[in-house]
Amino acid sequence: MERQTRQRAAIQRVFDETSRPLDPHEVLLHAQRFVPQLGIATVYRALKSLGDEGLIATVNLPGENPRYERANLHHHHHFQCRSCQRVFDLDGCPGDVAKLSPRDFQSLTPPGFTLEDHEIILYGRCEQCA
Amino acid sequence: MERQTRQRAAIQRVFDETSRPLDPHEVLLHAQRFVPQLGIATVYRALKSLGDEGLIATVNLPGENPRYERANLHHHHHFQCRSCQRVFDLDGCPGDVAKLSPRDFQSLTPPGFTLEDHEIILYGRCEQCA
DNA sequence: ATCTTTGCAAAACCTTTGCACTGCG
DNA sequence: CGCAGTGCAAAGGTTTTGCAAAGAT
Repeated sequence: MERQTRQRAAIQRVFDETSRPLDPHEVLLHAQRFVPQLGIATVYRALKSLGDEGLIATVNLPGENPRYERANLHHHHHFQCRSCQRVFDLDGCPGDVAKLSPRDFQSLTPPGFTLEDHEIILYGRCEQCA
Repeated sequence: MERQTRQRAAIQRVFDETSRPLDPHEVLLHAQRFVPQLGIATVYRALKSLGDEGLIATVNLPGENPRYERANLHHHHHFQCRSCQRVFDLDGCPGDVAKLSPRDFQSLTPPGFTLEDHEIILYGRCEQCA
């Protein structure tokens, strides 16, 4: 049902060539190297469709517009540079590393609440901005 | 320089009476019980000003528009209900509870990166939606 | 030939800003 | 009275949508 178009191919190629989460405008700019007349609406539609297919994942950080990255089955979190605002993948989950068990999180939830998931974001300076 | 107006008083009162983070529209609706003709622009300006004065804090969750709550000096994180989308304060930091040290987070940052801070958000179901 | 996808422009949200008016100090 | 604060409406930024034209199968 998903037709193969130059636009979709260009957008997928951008994700294949980039390991860092990108926002829609960045996707547009990179993909326009392959399809110059590409429009932003097509980018948004492709992001939604690629997301539905599980090929890309949404990276939502507090106070930031959504970014997107190639789907990565590993459980991982993100690091945002406070200088350049770029976002980078982390290799693992701090909870895992510290032997955090679900009970450790559960113990914080108010009585009667059910814990299902957690999100962790680290902040600091990336190598280039250090 | 901050003048005492009915509008500001109404907005502050909303925060004094609510423990849960509120978004600007919720603040408007609640404050309009005291000042019916209150406008949304005034809410945004008051939120900024109250934030600058340290009386309220911004609560940014991934993929959500900003919410605001009365400033709380305790280090704490938030819980979002996946059913009603409301946000609740947690009493402590999971990192503290689990004896997570800064080194545990630092060990995850890529070489050359500097870690400055972290954010943790828990997700699940609140008591009413359980 | 059919039916999805695209590009453009308009619309929908959320937030900010310009400006004349209100009202605090 | 002087100026900060307010309300409205317009403007900005991001994302979504309507629609006619282009293009994939």
